[in-house]
Amino acid sequence: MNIGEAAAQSGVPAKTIRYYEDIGLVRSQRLANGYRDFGETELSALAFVGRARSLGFSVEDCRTLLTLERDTHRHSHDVKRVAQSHLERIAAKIAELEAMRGTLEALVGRCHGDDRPECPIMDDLRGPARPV
Amino acid sequence: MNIGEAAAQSGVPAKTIRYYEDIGLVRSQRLANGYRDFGETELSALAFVGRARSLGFSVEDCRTLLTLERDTHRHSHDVKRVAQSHLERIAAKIAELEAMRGTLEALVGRCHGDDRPECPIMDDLRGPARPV
DNA sequence: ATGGGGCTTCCAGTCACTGGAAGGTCAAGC
DNA sequence: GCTTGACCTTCCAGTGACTGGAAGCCCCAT
Repeated sequence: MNIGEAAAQSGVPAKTIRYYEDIGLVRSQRLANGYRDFGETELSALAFVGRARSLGFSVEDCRTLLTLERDTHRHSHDVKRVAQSHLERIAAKIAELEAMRGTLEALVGRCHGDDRPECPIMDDLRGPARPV
Repeated sequence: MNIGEAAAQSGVPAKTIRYYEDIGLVRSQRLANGYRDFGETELSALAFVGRARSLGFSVEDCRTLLTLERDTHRHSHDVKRVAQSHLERIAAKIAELEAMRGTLEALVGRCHGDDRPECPIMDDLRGPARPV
């Protein structure tokens, strides 16, 4: 299967597949003409990475998870640990974004949004008075 | 005021201040010895950018906001529009992260986390069966 | 033989910094 | 006057995870 087909089957763009190969995350065979050739093994690794990435795992996490996936003697707590620390990063990011959203919503709500220059958003950005 | 003092006063790291100057976001005077020299005007622009960045505004948004800040004839609806579209990006990001968190929490909750290889997290990443 | 789509590599750009090297400047202390 | 150390300067490279584009080969159908 060439890269276009592998991209279609796995949902990972061809360009991204080449990038993953570059950084040694996935592999592929080569045909005599130099084209990449993906078999079932390569394809499922690719789809695995695609799903892990869609859950927000970093490429390095994907590398770890792929290794664990190939290790039939793995311990599920190793997998769980990776997932949990990823979960913590996500939770922290959400908290950070929600704090921003809270502040911004309050400011936007107080801004008249008319053609006058007065604006509580500007006041906030200018002034040193925002309760953190 | 030299860059170290400006960094301390504005909360923006010296390295970042230089970067902002590089990309034309803020300016500074120079002393005879080549050192940057920050006055009240430069300092407040710097602090303004620092606060806007801490609310998650992009550097380009900061540029727009700084221009609006300097324009005494600005319309508050222009400010509001920038803030609102930023708010939408934040809300979208939060939604995306919360979806990830939901899936991950369910998977982590079902993983025993022991020394056996069986793992619902792996099953999910491997299999094509995740309800989106 | 020609056209169009695929494939290849490599380079550059994204965003917002951040680290580090190499070197100039300044004030204090001896 | 000299050293020391803390500043400051510029420039280059790296981060993460791609993505766009150029230049050029390959294959198949007409």
